[in-house]
Amino acid sequence: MIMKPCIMIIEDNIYLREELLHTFAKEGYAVLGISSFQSPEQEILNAHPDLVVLDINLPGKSGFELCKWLKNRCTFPILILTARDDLNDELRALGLGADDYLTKPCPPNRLLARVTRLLETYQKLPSLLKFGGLTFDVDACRILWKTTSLTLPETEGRIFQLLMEHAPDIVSKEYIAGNLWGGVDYVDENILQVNMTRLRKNLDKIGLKDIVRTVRGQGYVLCPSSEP
Amino acid sequence: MIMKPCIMIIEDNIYLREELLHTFAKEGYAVLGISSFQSPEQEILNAHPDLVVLDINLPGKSGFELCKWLKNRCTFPILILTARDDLNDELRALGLGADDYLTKPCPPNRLLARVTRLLETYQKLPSLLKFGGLTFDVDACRILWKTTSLTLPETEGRIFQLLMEHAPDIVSKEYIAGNLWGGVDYVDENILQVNMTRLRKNLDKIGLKDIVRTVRGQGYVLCPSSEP
DNA sequence: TAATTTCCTTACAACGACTGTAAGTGTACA
DNA sequence: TGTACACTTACAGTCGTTGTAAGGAAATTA
Repeated sequence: MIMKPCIMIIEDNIYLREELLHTFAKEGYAVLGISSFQSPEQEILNAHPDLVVLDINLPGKSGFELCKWLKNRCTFPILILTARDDLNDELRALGLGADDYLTKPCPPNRLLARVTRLLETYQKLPSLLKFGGLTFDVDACRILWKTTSLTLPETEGRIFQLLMEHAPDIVSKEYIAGNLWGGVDYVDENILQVNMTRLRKNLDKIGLKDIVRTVRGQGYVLCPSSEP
Repeated sequence: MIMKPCIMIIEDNIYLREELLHTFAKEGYAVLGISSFQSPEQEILNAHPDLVVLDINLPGKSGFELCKWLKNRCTFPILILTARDDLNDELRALGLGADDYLTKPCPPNRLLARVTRLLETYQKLPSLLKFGGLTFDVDACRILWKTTSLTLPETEGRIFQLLMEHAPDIVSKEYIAGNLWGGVDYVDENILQVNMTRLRKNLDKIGLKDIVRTVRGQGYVLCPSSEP
């Protein structure tokens, strides 16, 4: 069965939010509404949506700030939906990386068509993981950092993928081993360490020293030297 | 030196066309205006633009038809720019694969911002070659056809790439050999034939029999059984 | 029809990348 | 100082890729 994409609505007006949720739900999308504006960044990050519909006038951080912050860390499309029918706002939003800019009131058909277009376009993009200034192309097993790049062998790539997906949390050895070698009959505790050495040696090639840290007794964790 | 993207303007009103060309040229883009509406498809195909700005009301084929035709064969973004401020037209255009829909008159800043956004998004897409229902991902050396896909080894991939790039024209053996083995000292006439056999055998795996035809004394050519 | 040119096919071997095994070394912590 | 945990290096097997060699098939021409 094909999982429908998940749309997340960042809008403080509860009536409008519910209306938007309903509009998308009716079309078969999975939907999520922001629940509070305490720390919208974390809430969005944790939700892993496929697309975000974002208002500009929000309590706390503005939509502009949110848009910029998210575009530096995530790979989903952002559609701005706002009452501010102002060319300067639109230019600013697009400049910050927003993928579309629509003004309220907006016919549901129009919104749906734009969202569909964005989802179709983004589906063709390579699946990227972002964290701490690093980008990892899962399909190509390729790390992008600053102006350099590095292609990893399959095994090392899958380990690095797990570290990226769970960063900044610690990933246990058991979890990695289970994920790579079926977990059933643990080939050997050592093989993971060997691949860790290989991964670190490769990362060192492009200047990424000490990115993979060992937490004794617990596992490994990704520790970028500088946030983006 | 970095080559600026090329914008192509498909607009029959010569004054508006010149104005648009000027707008983009001033920003440093390479620009091209459609010269006639005899066979716009061929003119656009030959130009290999990075983005197309397309009007709806055109002599001959409508912008809708053009948009649909192009989206089935090309990979550049299409921005519709029309005087028809009609939601149904917009929905239709987006449904046909258009990437954006703007209405005239449109502030140059707005147009430029939208174009920039589309170019940035499309730059992240894998570089795809399309011909006759086939798609070839150059970076991944991967053929996509209907619901199947096939990853080729480097050498076969480069041969297939040359065939795709020049289709539906014949590609000479000398050209391929020159492109792959430096052309200087022709490793061996035979090695190309060996790789052709391998390529054909691989294509056969996903049901693409007789796609690569031999033209005796001239070279090879791509011959898809059915147009898309 | 026979000869010649052009193209195709198969088998083989060399090479390199990747990966797990084994054995020994280093390091933190009680 | 001892023990558990983690790291490193060398080695060998496997697999995919690629060019070489040799012979066969098909089309063209005399």
